Amino acid sequence: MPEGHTLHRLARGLTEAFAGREVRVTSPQGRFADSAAILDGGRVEGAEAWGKHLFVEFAEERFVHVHLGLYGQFAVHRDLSGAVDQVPPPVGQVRLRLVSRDGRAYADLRGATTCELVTTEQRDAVVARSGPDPLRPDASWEPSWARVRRSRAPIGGLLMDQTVLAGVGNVYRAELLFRHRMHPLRPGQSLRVGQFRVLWADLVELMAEGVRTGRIDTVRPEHTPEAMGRPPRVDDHGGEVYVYRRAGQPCHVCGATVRTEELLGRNLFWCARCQPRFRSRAVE
DNA sequence: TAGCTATGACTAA
DNA sequence: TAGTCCTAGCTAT
Repeated sequence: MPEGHTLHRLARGLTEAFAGREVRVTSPQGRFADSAAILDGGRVEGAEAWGKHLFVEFAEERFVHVHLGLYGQFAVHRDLSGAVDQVPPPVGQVRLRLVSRDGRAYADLRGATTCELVTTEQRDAVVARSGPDPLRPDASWEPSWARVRRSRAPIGGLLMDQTVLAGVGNVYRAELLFRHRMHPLRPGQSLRVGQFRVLWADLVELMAEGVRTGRIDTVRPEHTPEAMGRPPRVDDHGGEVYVYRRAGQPCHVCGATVRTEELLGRNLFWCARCQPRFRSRAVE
């Protein structure tokens, strides 16, 4: 399930599998059929991610813009022998299928909230609407900070606002705030610049690790299951976390109960003891 | 078979 | 803020 690290990892995988190759483009489900017909037989130049948006570039400045939404997936299969029978028939609702002409790779897109053929201008417009992406090497923390410092909105909401900062989802939000002992409802404008820079730097490191491993692991070495002698986390995304989806369970660090509350339709998770509610500086 | 849930984001009011 | 859309897997009936 997709936060920014998933999309960057995917962009890399698609580039390795298809860049410079001619591909068969189809839409077994039919909902991308017209665009697929336009792209079919064309050459893939590469793929790149900006936040949670993915762009697969074809020759002649044509892009497939993909947003996976809550449960989309883009499965890339590569290093195949090239035998035709290694590419199985599509299963389920496959919106987009790419098969390299040489038969060495294929990829199936399912469940995406967006899959559309766009021009360079349209691609640029999506990027322009997005905040800086911590996973892009040229990203700067300053535009994000300019938004956060002016806002009375809670930092928990600002971190997920893709126009403030691109690529953070619910897991990284919850975990980043825990790691910095920050209450999710703390107003953006109450942060100091130094605090935000530390948050940003940590996010860059955590998400880069996510790209490397394909999972979200946020616990520090001293809090791993091995270090603490506790059972490892068992659930659908595999990583070791402090608070995400652990409501009602004891905090790994202090033992207090992990809390949850809805903010803007999404679940917050935090430890009330490790992340005390912020009070204005006058009474701090 | 129906209902619910989920790491997201859009639109209308 | 509520409603809607995208899909698959799990649980309840």
